[in-house]
Amino acid sequence: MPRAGLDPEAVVRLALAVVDDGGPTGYADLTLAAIAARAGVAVPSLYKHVAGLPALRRAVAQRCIEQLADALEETAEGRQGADALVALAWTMRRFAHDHPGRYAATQTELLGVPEEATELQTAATRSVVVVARAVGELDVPADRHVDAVRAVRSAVHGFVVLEAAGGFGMPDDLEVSFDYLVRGLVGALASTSASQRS
Amino acid sequence: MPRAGLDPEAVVRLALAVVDDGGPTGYADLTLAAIAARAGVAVPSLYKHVAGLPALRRAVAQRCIEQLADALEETAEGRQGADALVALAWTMRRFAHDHPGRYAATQTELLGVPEEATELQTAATRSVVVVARAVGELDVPADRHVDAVRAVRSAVHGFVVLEAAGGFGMPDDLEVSFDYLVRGLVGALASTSASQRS
DNA sequence: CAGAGTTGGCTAATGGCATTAGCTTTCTGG
DNA sequence: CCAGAAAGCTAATGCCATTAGCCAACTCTG
Repeated sequence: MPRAGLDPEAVVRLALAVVDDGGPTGYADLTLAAIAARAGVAVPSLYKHVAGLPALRRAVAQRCIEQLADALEETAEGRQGADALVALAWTMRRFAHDHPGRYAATQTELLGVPEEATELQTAATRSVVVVARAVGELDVPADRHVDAVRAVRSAVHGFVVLEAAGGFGMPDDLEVSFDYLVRGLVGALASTSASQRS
Repeated sequence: MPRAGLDPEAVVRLALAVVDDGGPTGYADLTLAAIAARAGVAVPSLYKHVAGLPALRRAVAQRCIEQLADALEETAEGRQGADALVALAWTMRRFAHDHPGRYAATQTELLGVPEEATELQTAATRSVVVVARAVGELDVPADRHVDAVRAVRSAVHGFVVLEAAGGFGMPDDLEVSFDYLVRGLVGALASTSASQRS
């Protein structure tokens, strides 16, 4: 019987395929058995390439986080301030639509033992930095900068998560609602200049 | 050997205890084995009272969704408009802090087969209605009402989720950031009166 | 108060999953 | 060509959910 020619990279790629095929719950349903089946290999064979399911999940999450960061950085390219922020928001939402399983992967796995989660944390930082730069180009006071970045991330992430979870029951157009959210948010940030610290 | 005196209600209550003891991942880690251990009963005995793990999870989620709705309704009592909205946001966050496992339960389980998810959907509607009423007391144009409610839910939920997931790396005070988010949001809604439909 | 029937518990068995151990086969480098 | 590393395999273990079938304990009625 010929060999399958697996290696750690190939296993992660197969795992991503499983995630992609699983829709919004693809990451939650990620299983060594599914990967092995797709690879045409017995389950224990995978242990020659990965340390176990938790480690594999972390590797998959890392890829997804980095892919999202790539998309965000590319979006920010050549844009500034409010313009960039709006575009970033839409990129995030598009990513979640195009790769629901991968988006779910970026959410989970953030907490956990410091030794294991550190690489994920730093990978996630890239996305935050992109948003932070755009926020920095608005006239938000310096001592509000972190708050503003958190506000943007919260609003966009919250919308995307609720949308993915089917949390919006009304039939009204979600594109319009998202546009409203993003516009209102960016507008609110722009007018924080003369704000007071609580 | 005396009987344990279980019934469906008792099983759900034990399940909630397991969820509460499990911290943020308490709901994800909810298991029949854990419930049975806590009840001092063999695992299959639980099937005399519940249809299976998925049904139990749904029942637990329902409780949590209703508990949150209760808290929100109580908060809205005697408050109006922006005031109510701010209070509701803080209640949601407090609920997530006080019962992280239960808050997680309110997130999941929303999608799923229509026949099974319907009761959850309607339970979740109660919370949305409370928010919608408060938004209605602001001077948001009628055709923006749904968008505004979605914005509020997104922002608050997003913040709470990111916070719970450890997604905010900066050491800056989260209370302050949440205050900033909520204030900015409500402010933005209030000034939407003369807005344009995209 | 007795016994029938219902009900709630049990053990045993099955199947899916992850993981470990240990064996065998294939590739590769000298 | 052949020795050893690498990559696959089967077997076994353990945890979980679920189903089947058994038995004991309540309950209710005559």
